[in-house]
Amino acid sequence: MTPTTTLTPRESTGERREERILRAALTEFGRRGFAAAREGLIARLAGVSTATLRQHFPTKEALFKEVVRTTVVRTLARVEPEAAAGLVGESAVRRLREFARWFWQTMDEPEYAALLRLSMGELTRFPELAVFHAIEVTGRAAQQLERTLADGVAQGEFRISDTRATARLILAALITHAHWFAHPEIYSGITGVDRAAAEESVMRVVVEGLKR
Amino acid sequence: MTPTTTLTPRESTGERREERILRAALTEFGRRGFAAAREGLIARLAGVSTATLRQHFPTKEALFKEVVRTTVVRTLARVEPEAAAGLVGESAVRRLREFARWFWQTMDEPEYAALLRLSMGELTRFPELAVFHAIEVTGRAAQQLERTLADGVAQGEFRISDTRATARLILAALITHAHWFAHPEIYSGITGVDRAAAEESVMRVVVEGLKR
Amino acid sequence: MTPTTTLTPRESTGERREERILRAALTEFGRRGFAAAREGLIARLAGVSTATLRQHFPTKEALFKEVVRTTVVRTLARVEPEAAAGLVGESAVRRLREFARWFWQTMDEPEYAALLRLSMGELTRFPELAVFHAIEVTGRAAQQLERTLADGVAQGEFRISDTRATARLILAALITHAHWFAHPEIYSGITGVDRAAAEESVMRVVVEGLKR
Amino acid sequence: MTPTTTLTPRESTGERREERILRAALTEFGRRGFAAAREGLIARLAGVSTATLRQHFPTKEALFKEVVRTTVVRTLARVEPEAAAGLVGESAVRRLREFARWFWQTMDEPEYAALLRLSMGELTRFPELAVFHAIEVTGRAAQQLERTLADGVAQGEFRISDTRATARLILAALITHAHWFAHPEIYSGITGVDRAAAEESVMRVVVEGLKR
DNA sequence: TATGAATGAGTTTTCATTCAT
DNA sequence: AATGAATGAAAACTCATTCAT
Repeated sequence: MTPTTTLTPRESTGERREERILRAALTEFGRRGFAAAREGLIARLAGVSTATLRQHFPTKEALFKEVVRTTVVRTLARVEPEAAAGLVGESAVRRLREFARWFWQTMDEPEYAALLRLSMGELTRFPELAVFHAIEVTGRAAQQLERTLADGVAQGEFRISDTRATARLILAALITHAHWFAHPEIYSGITGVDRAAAEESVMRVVVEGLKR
Repeated sequence: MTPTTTLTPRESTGERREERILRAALTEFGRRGFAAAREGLIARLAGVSTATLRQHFPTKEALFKEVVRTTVVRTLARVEPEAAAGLVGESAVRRLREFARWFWQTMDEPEYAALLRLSMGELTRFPELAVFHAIEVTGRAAQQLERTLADGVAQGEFRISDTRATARLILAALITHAHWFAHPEIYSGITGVDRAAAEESVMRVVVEGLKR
Repeated sequence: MTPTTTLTPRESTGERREERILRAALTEFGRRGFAAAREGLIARLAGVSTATLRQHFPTKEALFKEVVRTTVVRTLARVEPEAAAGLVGESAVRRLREFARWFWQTMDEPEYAALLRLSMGELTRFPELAVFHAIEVTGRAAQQLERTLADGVAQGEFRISDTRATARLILAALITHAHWFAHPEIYSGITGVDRAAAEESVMRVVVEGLKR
Repeated sequence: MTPTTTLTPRESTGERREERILRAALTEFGRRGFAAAREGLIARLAGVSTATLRQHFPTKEALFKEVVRTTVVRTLARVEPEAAAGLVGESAVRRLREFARWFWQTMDEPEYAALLRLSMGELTRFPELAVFHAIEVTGRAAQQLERTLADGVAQGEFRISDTRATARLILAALITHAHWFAHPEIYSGITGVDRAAAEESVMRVVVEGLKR
């Protein structure tokens, strides 16, 4: 059962384990929310006893906070490089579409989908985390979007009187769409069944509104 | 001692009570979500015993569903008249702004704020309700918005290639903003502290994108 | 199983139950001390579920405090009348011996034996209770003893320079003896196996020391 | 780095460690009693891991027993020399006062205070230890006291009909006073706030009762 | 021998639900 | 119909003890 690789013992127990617990916890918290999530299940998912879980995270709340923090940080690690990725110099429209695609694709991964759900549903009860998420994730995304828009204006692609508000507007729309896309069984009545088409239409409308 | 109103006994006990319970339940569910909400607290808020609560609603889940259903229905009752309200013939921009104002104002009332929160956070676990809410509330709002946009196009105010997608986009943006506005302590970093200004800038951007 | 007597339902449930719980709790706390006592056992002893126990006493600590308070109060109810009991006018020696006999007899009852044990072993961790016990039980006993000694002096039976200190001394000796008597299997090496003789010798020494 | 003392390695690791553990354990057991004491804390106090603690003492109970045994033995080591200390030939009153002073002073040291507390509160659940303590500590103290009294009688200082019972009586009083003195915040209502005065008055009363 | 990490076996606590009046 | 009281079932949490290195 235990692999015979050259992993050092330390890795196979300590950090490996916390990693597994956090992953399991994100799944469970994302699925049921903080209150309904059962630590017993998280432990089983992670392949440890509940006592072990408790030794690593002193309370359910501490575990939750750590899960969110970790996931946010991991999200950031993705945001930044992606942002930098060789699109500088590209047309702003192209970068805008790229951003949306990246955003939705990210939100599709169970991990970030869970984070999104928590950030809307539960974080109200964990204000510091909510602020952390709002600033570090939402805020950064908004800034990046704004930069793209400003570049678009500078390049003569867009005519926008208020890039900040426009970035916010677009991001807000993307967020709700991410939620809708994440639950097609519920929202297909709104978005239609063809997601690709839905994505395309959103971006077309956005671009239509930005261009002249 | 006996009230001298013309209320029938039925109303003064039965329905009155259920009404109070549902209101209390919406508050509590909205505050903590389904799992963490405590029926004992709901009962106390409503001024009845938990046994009484149970007699009216056979399970916690049934109570929750009824709460959502009732609130949705009440929301609808507001949507339609408001929609009809003498704005036909007005400029589409005016109606659009009116819609946004009405939407945010509605979402500000604790009752609908709670519904919004539940529709994002909990309804995933109550699919039928979620679908109900998506169709009856979100869907209708989208339709109404679309009608306004179409009228705007017809009146030559807007140039929009896809009114449906545009309506969805705007609604999506309004929804996220409603969430942001509902928690200024968390999102003021994004929206700024002046809510009126934030609202205005959103609508200006929207109109800017729709007009030619 | 349920008796068919004329007990009102209220009595057979509410107050009766708390009474039974408190009695069971005193037994268990007295036997094992606060930390080792198990509420599950208390509940079983009292013939209720642990949930019921919890409904009546919100925490283990609250239960403990109530147990001590109740027992102290019940002890007081015994001290006073007993004190008053028709010994006024009797010889002080007689009353002194009576006091000792009453004290030890009381301490023999499992209930008060438990209280004594708790007052020495656990109350350090519950300071308010300890103070309460020290003042209401020990303090009162000391006062009563002092009164008897003073009367003895007034009646010319005793020659005592400091009745207060003397009362304290005697009470202190009685308390330790109560502890010894309560555990003959441990302390018979000190007190001897014949308790009656031990009691008698203690009192003889006391009287010898007081008289001239 | 390596100490230059002549300590053998054995002493510097093994015994040193056990010693530290036992000391820490006495503190913790004394503070909270057997059941509530946490080995984790003992280990931390002693500067070792819980696993190490366990390696030295196979169970919590074994640790506790060893703690008590060790402390009792150490107490004895103090009793005897002190007893022998050049007071032979002194006045019995003097020796009596000396005994009391020594007793209370000893009981004041955290170490013995803890032992006293345990001997009253917990030892009931550890009968062999209780007997051991009763015989080796209490019993010896009683014997020594009795010897002093007998000497006093022989020297014509005291008139006592039953030196054994009298010794027991005095010792019993001293024990309870030690408990009272150990917790002035609880018992100052009984003993008064001036401890020196309280001690003095006790001994004056004792001597008054013994003399003629 | 020492220890970081894991866990079994328990404990208190919570709460929706039921019952008897 | 309303409710005070009781409880089953489940949850989080604790800690002495064990294991692997």
